[in-house]
Amino acid sequence: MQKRSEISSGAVADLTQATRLLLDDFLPYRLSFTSNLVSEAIARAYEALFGLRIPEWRLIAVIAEHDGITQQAIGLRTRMDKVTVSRAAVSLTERGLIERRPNPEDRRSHLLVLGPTGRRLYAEIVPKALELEARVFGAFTQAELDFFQSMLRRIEKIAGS
Amino acid sequence: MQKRSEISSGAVADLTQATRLLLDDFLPYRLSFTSNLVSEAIARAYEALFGLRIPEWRLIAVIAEHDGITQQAIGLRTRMDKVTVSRAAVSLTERGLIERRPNPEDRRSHLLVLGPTGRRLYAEIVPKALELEARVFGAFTQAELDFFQSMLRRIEKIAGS
DNA sequence: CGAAGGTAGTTTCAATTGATACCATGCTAT
DNA sequence: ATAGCATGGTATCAATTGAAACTACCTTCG
Repeated sequence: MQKRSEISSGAVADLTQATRLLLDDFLPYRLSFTSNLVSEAIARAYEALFGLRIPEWRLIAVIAEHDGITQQAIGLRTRMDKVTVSRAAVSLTERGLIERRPNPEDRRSHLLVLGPTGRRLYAEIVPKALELEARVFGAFTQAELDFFQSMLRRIEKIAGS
Repeated sequence: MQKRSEISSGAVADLTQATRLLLDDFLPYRLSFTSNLVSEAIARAYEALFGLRIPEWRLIAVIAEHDGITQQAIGLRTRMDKVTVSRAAVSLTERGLIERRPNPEDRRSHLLVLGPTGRRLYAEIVPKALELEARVFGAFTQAELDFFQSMLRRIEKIAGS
C-alpha cells in the first residue's frame, strides 16, 4: 500500500498524490475509526454483562475512584455533558447503585457515593473490564502500551486547547 | 501519579490497587476520550469552513479516491451505517457536489462520482484537512506517527473480529 | 441588606443516530 | 420461466444526544 508523505512537509503540492489515499492514512479519521470499533465492542459487553451503558459505567468508575465527587467534577474529568452525567446519576440512583448525599458546602450540588450494592457491582466489573481490555490490547508489549498511552495524552493536550 | 500494573499480568488480584485509578489508564476509555476530542475539533472546522458534516466529508474523500464507488462499498470501507451513507449521498447530490450514475451491472445501486463542483471543493478541502491534521499531529516525529498508525491498525484487526 | 450576575443540576426540545421494515432488483435452482 | 431467497438502497420510527431555557442556590459588591 502506498504511503502518504510526511504530514508537515509540502506534500500538498502534488494534488495527484494527495488525491489518492487521503482518508485511509488521515490520522483523525483513523483514530475515530479505531476508537469506534473498540467502543462498540466494550459497550456491547457492558450492556450484556451488567445492563450498564457507557456513561453509567463511567460514573461508577469515577465515583469508586473519587468518593463523594460532584456531578460537575465528573463532567470536567470525563468531558461528558452535564446532561449525560445527570441522567446517568438519576438512573444509577434509581437502581440503588449510588447515593446522592447533600453537599454541606453547596446545597445546589450532591456528593455522589457508591452504595453497598454499587460497590459490590464495581468489584465484579473491574476484573471483567481488565479482561476486556486485555482481549484488545493483550497482544502488545508493555513498552508499546506505555508509548501508546503517552501519545494519546500528548494528543489530548494539543487538541484540548 | 500511580501507574496501573500490567494488563495481562495478575494485577486484578489486588482489588485495593485496582479500585484506585482504573478509568484514567483504561485504554478503551483513554482512546475514546482522545478520539472524541480530536473529532470534535475537526467536525467544528469542517462545519465552519465548508458546511460539511463528518459523514459528508468522508463520502467526498472516499469518492474522490475511488471514483464510481457504490454506497454499500463505502459503508464497508468506512464502517458507516448504510442509512448514514444514504443520507449523506442524498444531501451531497442535492447540493450538486456528487452525481449518482446508474450502475450498468446492477440496477439497484448507483455509482457515485464527484461532479465538477465537488471536485473543486475537494481540492480546497485537502490542504485544509492536512493543515488541521498537522495542527494536532505536527508535534510528533514521523517515526512516532508511523508507529501510532500501525498500532491503530493492529488494534482494528483485533477489535474488528 | 439586596440586586446583579454566576453556577449546579434538571427539564425541554430539536437534531442525529441506527434498528427495522420495506421496495425494487438481482441471483439460483428447479 | 419462475419461485424463493438475497442484496442495494430508502423510509420510518424509537432511542440517544446536546443546546438552551429554567430553577435553585451561591457570591460579590454597592
